[in-house]
Amino acid sequence: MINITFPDGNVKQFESGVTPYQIAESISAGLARNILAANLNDEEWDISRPITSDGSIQFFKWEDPEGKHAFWHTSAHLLAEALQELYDGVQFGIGPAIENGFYYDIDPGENQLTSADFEKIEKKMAELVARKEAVVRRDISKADALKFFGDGGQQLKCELISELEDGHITTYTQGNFTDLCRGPHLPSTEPIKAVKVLSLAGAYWRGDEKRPQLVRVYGISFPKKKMLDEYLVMLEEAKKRDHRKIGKEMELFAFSQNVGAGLPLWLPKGAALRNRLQDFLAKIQKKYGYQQVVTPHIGNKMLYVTSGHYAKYGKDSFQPIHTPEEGEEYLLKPMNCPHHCEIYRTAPRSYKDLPLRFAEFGTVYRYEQSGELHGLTRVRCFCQDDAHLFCTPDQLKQEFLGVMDIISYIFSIFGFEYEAQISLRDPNHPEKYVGSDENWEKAERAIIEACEEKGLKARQETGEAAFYGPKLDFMVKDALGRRWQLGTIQVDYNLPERFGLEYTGADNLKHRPVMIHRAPFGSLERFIAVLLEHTAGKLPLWLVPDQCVVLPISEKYNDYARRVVSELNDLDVRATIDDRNEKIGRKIRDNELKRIPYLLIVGEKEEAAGEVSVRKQGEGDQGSKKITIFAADLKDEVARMTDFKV
RNA sequence: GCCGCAAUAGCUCAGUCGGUAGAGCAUUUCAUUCGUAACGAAAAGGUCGCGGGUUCGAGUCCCGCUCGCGGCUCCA
Repeated sequence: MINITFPDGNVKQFESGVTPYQIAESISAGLARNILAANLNDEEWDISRPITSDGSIQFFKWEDPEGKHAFWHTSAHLLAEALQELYDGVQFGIGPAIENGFYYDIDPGENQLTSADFEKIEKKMAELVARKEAVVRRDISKADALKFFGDGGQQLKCELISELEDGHITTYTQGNFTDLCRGPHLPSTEPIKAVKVLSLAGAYWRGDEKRPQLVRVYGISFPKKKMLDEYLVMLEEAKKRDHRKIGKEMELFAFSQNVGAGLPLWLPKGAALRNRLQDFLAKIQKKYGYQQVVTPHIGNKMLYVTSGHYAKYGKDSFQPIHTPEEGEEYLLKPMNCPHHCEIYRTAPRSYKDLPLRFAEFGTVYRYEQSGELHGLTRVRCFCQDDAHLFCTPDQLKQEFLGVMDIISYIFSIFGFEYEAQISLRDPNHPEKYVGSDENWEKAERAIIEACEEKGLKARQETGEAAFYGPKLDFMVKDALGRRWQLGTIQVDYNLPERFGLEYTGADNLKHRPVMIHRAPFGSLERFIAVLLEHTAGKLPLWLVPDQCVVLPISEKYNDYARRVVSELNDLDVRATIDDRNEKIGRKIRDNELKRIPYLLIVGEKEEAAGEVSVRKQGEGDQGSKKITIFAADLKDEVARMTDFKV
């Protein structure tokens, strides 16, 4: 007999060899019906895998990420099984579960896969599910595994196996398909009731662009048909929130082939929106002791040779600008830090001057790879809400914490949920970084400690650091769940060294300041993109281009409507007019669809009383008010939203 | 940059077998002067992304480029 401990601390005895499924059955039939995966002593465990020693068990259902994970992982195998049945000579790479669904990377050999094949593949998968095949786990020796997959012509699998430790290799088999896999899996493919093959894409084998490119087949599956339908509807809805679509509808920004890829044109309403965001940030930063600076959009190439950026990115960037002068070269600035370092150097600095905080809404240019460009989230010209803080080593932590406060405050104003990520260097590839080990360790420790101090849960990723220092990034998801880095804070001991920055300490000796790079929005472009997707274009009242629109009932009241607009504008309310020769119902519909927060209807009654009839976006008629009262109420509402208590 | 897919009116899209282009919305004009989500009529609008090729003939087939979309890689 073995002792199984449950999450609530209860311990029950079972015969050795009992499976999680049987344990669940002993609790209730309902639980047994719903569990998809288990966890034994913190090890992922198939629900059909026998347990032969004491342990703590946890069950996972569809509602748990671990349950979905097993479900989709088995679905990936099912996809592979279908592909194996449909096409000869397919080689399989890897096929994991992902956040929403699963994929399988395959080398299709002679076969040509297109989206026209999706239906055929889905049908085959359903057919395989109907066979009710069990998914069977086997331990296998390295030699046997190599032979098995080698005989099957699965060279990619053999490469994976060759890197595994003998004695820890398992396979999972269903029907005629056997995959190298760690699991866990469902006991059979039977629960997979609804499958959708979503897309095809290229993906480099093992994520290495120097290796062959495979075909990645994406799919998703559900235990109920209805859930798939709901998911597909949700996807459609998400596409409607695409910032590229909304930005066009709201006349915020545009792209032109003639200007170039990845170079956004900001239209009047978009430009005004940017200005409001900048004012908002500048106001907060002023309270935190930042000083605004302005620097040129170009810089001498030597500036970037000094900073190290030229060696690292020079050949992949916009190439140097040549002047009439022989041998003189300038770069479009890809970042603001070197300029800010030069501002630091304009005067001798004392420890009494520090910290210095230079902020700039700095436009930078980066030649991003063509395939990377994506709406406003990845562009070749963007505006960083940048600042560089120069401080003594003693002040570092406090400064870092101050920046964290700004970022969390800003994200709370917009209601963004974010994930924090600490990006550390990859100790196996020191050649990718500049600076001493000692400085890197100091910087990495400072970030980790700051997060602990703030109680911020941050994922640590090695190899994600910038070449000159580690960073703390704030990631926010877009409408389709793709993660984008917005805010970033980076500790840098290296640029101060490269630029020979100094201050005089209390000891009258020269010291090296520490530098913090930080950008709460990251870039105005990306921030606006994510903001549009989060709000579906219904921007908060304080940011929205038009806060209200005046709708005259008929052309007879256009004059009064114009007086209302001008009075509101004088009161700093952003008001426009819809004086088209249309019926009021039509004007209401069109302006609701334009996402304008307040519609002000004016006719005979309003004109006589000097009032406007207020209709709130999505909420209907709110009754009528004096113009001045409406303006005051609106400004109160704005003040409540942007009550900048920092 | 790589793999795959697309590009037709301002927008969303149709266009069959290769025979010189069509709808809805938007726009303009006319009519109407209206009370809380689409009144009606008419007109105008296109070098079918660009360049080349095949063909008697190309929006349609082929090649190259550009731009865009989904991924991959990259992201100072």
